[in-house]
Amino acid sequence: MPELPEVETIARGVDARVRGDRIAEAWFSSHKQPFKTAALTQARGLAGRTIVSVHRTGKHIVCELGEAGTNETTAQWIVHLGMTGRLLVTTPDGPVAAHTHARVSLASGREIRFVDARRFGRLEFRELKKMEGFSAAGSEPMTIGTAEFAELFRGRKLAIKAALLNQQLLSGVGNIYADEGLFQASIMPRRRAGKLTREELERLRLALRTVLTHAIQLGGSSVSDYVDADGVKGFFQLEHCVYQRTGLPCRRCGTRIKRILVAGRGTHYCPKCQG
DNA sequence: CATTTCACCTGGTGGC
DNA sequence: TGCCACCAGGTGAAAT
Repeated sequence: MPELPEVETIARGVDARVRGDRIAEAWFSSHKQPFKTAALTQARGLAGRTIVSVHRTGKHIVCELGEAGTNETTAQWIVHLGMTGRLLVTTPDGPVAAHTHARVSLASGREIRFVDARRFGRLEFRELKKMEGFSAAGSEPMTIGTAEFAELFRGRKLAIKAALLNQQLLSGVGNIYADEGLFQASIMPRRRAGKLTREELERLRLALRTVLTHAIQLGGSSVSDYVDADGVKGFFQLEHCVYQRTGLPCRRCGTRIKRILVAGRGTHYCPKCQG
């Protein structure tokens, strides 16, 4: 599943290839599901605009769009990959994959494609006018400080794993990195968020930062069908300590990794290291 | 308000 | 070999 490291990898790849390019025209599929903004509105909004830059906020890829000749952002195209979404930069003559929902052709001859079998992804177009730009609801796990991090969980009764997945609190952490971060911090996923000690919270904050940074360096985790903007897989799945390692020996102590359900999500942990 | 559950989707898997 | 029930999980709406 695309989470912060995967989305960051894709955003960087797309930015490197299309920054400064001009959108010639855009085509969208006729499904209703992946479109937060009506397809026609998006097609009209994108056409003719310049791509100022592409970056990540939480799990969202934000394309800053402007007018020819200026660097000012006048609109944004926001892509959320959901579970199976892919954002690819290709040539227009390549075969069109099944479940392609958007094709954005550029003046350079390149084409941006959004492919999403499950259609859990979201495509949104925003005119900025006097409105402020898009910002994710939760805090950025890569840069959040000690006090602010602790404050997110104070008094909360839900499981820490569930709290980490809540994008209103932290944005960018999904099932993989919640499990990996909790393992790295030696915290049992079912612990009540509000009951964690100051030391445990700080361990968790640093563990998340470490795991996410390492994952970005390796181009993300390719489980299910994640690939970057060039269609290339990441390598962080090879470094996973617990995620999808049910029954395998813990890399730290050899105990078999267990899988339980927390907040309706498959959750992997080491009963000894995180006991 | 906080928290939990469910619907949205399709491809892959395992059982028969 | 083929069929089908079931599972995966990000998110937002509905329920508790």
